Amino acid sequence: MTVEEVTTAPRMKAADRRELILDAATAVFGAKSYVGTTTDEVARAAGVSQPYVVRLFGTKAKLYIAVIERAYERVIGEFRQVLPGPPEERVKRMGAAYAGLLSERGMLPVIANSTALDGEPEIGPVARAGFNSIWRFVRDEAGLTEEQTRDFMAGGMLINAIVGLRLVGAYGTEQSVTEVLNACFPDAISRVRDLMPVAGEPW
Amino acid sequence: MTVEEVTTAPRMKAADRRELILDAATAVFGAKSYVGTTTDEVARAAGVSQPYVVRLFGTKAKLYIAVIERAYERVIGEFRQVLPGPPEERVKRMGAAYAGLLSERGMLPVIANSTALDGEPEIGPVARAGFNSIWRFVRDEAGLTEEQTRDFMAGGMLINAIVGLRLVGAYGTEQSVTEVLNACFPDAISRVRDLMPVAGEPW
DNA sequence: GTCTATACTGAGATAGAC
DNA sequence: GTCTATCTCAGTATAGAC
Repeated sequence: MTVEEVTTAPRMKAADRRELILDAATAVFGAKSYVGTTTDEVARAAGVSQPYVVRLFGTKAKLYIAVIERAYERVIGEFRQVLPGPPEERVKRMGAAYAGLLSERGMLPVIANSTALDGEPEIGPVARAGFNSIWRFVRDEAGLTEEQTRDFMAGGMLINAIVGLRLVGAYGTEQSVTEVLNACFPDAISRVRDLMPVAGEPW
Repeated sequence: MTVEEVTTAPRMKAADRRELILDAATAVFGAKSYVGTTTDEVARAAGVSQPYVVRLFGTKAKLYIAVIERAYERVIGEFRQVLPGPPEERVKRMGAAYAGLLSERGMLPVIANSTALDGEPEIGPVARAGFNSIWRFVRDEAGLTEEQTRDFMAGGMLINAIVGLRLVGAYGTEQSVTEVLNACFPDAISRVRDLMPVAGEPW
């Protein structure tokens, strides 16, 4: 018996489709960076056609901007959830929350890469704003001291680098990675261990 | 009177021309990142034709690899120069050396961005190797403790982010940047102040 | 050693049907 | 709301002259 081929994605409210595409785009941009990613790859990952992606978001740059704005908001959202706890534990718990985002495909890589995208004139300002919003949240709302804030952000940037480079298992850093995570973000390590990618593999 | 137009670059030994192009490529890649840069821009910055750049380096990816390998070597070379001094001052002096590289156009941005380029399959391994070589140098040759090494690298990554985002003058980080540099890399600040770029401007 | 001219390709974007 | 078909252009890479 012949099977009716599914040639078009099922109809869906545009807002839902948008979220679906943003998830897919986060994963693909995270794996291949902004310029290394094609709108077609995003479309296929989301199960829709390439022109439709462009249709919904206008341009590739606008799609990317939507992705990183969402990612930065997501980070702050996670951080905000730990505020109710005891202030002494905030660094620890925010670190764990950040590391926990490793489980969301592309979320951390996208943030890591956005830091290096001032080249694209539309994107630079958005990345700057996102970085600043996190910095200010950590300092002003979570109430860390200036020094704690700096160390926390530095630890985050190191995590980003390790994540961006898929640096687990590389000679000279094997045990360092564990210690890095442990030291930068106490308690994060147990959540991270199974989430870390292998060097060279997309994720 | 008519002037003879200079249409071709003066002859030069290939090795010298290579260095010239690598300098130009470092500046351009640093300003616009790997994928945002065209071989033609590099060529124009170096005062030669686009095909000649390709001719000398084979492909754009190979050119980029040459650029970042040179940059990583440069960093380690700077670090090596401080080894003769007293061990207690190494962190301080290596930090100053790193910050001093801000004066070499594109050098730090290129390193910062390479951290986010695992997407390009040829480049990822090179970036990993470079990062590892610095990590190992700092720990094994400069003799920092595991913890000092991690903090030093984290500080470097934060500097990279600040540099990559051209974050000077942004609200909420204005004084933080100064403190970051001061705290991550004592004594670096005085060398950096005049070298920091302005947000949004290429450099 | 270096250029001009050009072939080739990939990918973002548009038009318009269903 | 979503697709197919297609235009267009930028950008890498090649061929070959000087």
